[in-house]
Amino acid sequence: MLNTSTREMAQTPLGKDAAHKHVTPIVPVNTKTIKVACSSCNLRELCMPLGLSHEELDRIDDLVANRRKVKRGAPLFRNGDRFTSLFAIRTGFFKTCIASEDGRDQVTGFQMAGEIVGLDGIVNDIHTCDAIALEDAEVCVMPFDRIEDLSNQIHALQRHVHKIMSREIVREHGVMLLLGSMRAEERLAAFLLNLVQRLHARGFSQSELVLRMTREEIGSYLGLKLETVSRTFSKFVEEGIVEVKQRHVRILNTDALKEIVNPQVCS
Amino acid sequence: MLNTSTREMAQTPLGKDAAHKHVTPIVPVNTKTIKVACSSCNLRELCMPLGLSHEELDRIDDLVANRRKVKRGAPLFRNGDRFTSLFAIRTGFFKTCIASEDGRDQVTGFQMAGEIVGLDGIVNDIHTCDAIALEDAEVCVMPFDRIEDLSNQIHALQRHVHKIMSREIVREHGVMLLLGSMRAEERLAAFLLNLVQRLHARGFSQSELVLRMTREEIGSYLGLKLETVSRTFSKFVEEGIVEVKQRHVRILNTDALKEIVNPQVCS
DNA sequence: GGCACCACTTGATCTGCATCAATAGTTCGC
DNA sequence: GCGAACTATTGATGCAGATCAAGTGGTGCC
Repeated sequence: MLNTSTREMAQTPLGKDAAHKHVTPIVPVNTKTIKVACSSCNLRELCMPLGLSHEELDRIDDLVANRRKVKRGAPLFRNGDRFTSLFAIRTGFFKTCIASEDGRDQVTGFQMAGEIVGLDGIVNDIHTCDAIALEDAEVCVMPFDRIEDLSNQIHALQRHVHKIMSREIVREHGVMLLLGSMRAEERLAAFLLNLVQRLHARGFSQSELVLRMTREEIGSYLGLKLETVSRTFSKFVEEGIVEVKQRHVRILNTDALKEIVNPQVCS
Repeated sequence: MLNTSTREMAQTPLGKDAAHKHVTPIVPVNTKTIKVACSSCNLRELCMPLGLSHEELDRIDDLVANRRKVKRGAPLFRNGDRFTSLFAIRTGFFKTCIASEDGRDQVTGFQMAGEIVGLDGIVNDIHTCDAIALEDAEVCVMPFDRIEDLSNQIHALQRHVHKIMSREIVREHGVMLLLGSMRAEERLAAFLLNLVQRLHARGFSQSELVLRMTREEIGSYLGLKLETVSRTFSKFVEEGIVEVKQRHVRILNTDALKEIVNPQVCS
């Protein structure tokens, strides 16, 4: 059984990974006293280009105007807000969602530390979705005009910006495949595998995770109703593929999940 | 009834629009003899930034290495191809699609003249989808390293590249909303409105269009089976909203389509 | 010009997921 | 510590769209 006491541990870097270069625990930072500096940030390798010179790294520090804390449930920005900056997530977890005029809601993504939000605002200088913190969070505010200026001077930064946007486009292609052609089990399996893979890249467990979102938010993202999400979780539990205790999920059989997403026709 | 003889006319700029600045008919160009020149291209206002100086316009001409013709059914690029260039569509019509390993296929978009394809390749220097011509087409080949070089020098070009990528991200958000929360009728109505709006921006009719793709391709894009697409067309015809004769569609009641996509709860 | 193939339509039936509903567990504010 | 509100589970039922199937019309190739 999942031990409830592991809750706070579940998304803390594991001991065996502690030596891993990415996973040094993030200490709380007092924005007022400590200088913002990408060059000394633990997440640098996730959100900044690699292979910069010392001098370039120093200039990159200027990208971040300031940091901003966002309380759980609060918006980082909302549909209709003027776009000025991209945000790099330092800590916490966000969802982005759009609403159609008649009130339907669609979660378009979940974002975690090291990921960039706000790209939707570039095209018309207006945000077209809401970014809501699913847990208390802190972001680096990067004014987009500074990004554009600096990427004229630092070629690697320009490349990096292009790659980040392209990556988002490719990610959304994957979501379209999921929404357009997969069944409920396949969608949930793909979702879990994606989450755990991203968490693992940040030094967390490959098999254990804490969902920061409700069943309804998962359902919205996956194009399913919350009841279907719940039932599908239950089905996975029955089949011994995962253990689920509320938002704590332990994956017992990763291969089974992969098999569900991608049935091996010829094996 | 739709008159079959209008077929070839349906997507030719209409007489009443002929004075419109965007719609001068595109004359066939012999790549070998005529210099490629964005500065004199009819589609400039669709795919290039506005407000450039003369000198900047001249340099932009260098963006296009050459033109390339693509026969109907042939790929412009394929999943796995090395990424080197973005492509601006001069004439013709494309679909982009991704395939999951087990053979499922998802159309991720349809692209027409003035639109840019290939953005998916930037992140890993490899294309992750197929771009297939749905009719004989011609594209401008724009090597991406030239784009990056030149956008360092021409600020408006840099902005433009960012906006194009952001626009694609926002477009995909809309598709996710469609796939995640709309019913078949809503999806098809939204699809038709989107197509006709883009065609209208290019000087074509607001009410008449020729579908360049099969029912199956529409279905793949919309997350529906081809039979459902066909039935939904028939339903619209019964209701007097559209006339359909094969791939020729005339929209009789645009407001009805809008109402289907966005039911006015409070009217 | 004839035949083969493909695209499309339409009908009958099936099914996966939505919907409706009841209940229980969890969290949070006072 | 208790009640209210939120979140999740589970069951019963309904329906939109998938699937299976048959037939038609259009297109293109020899």
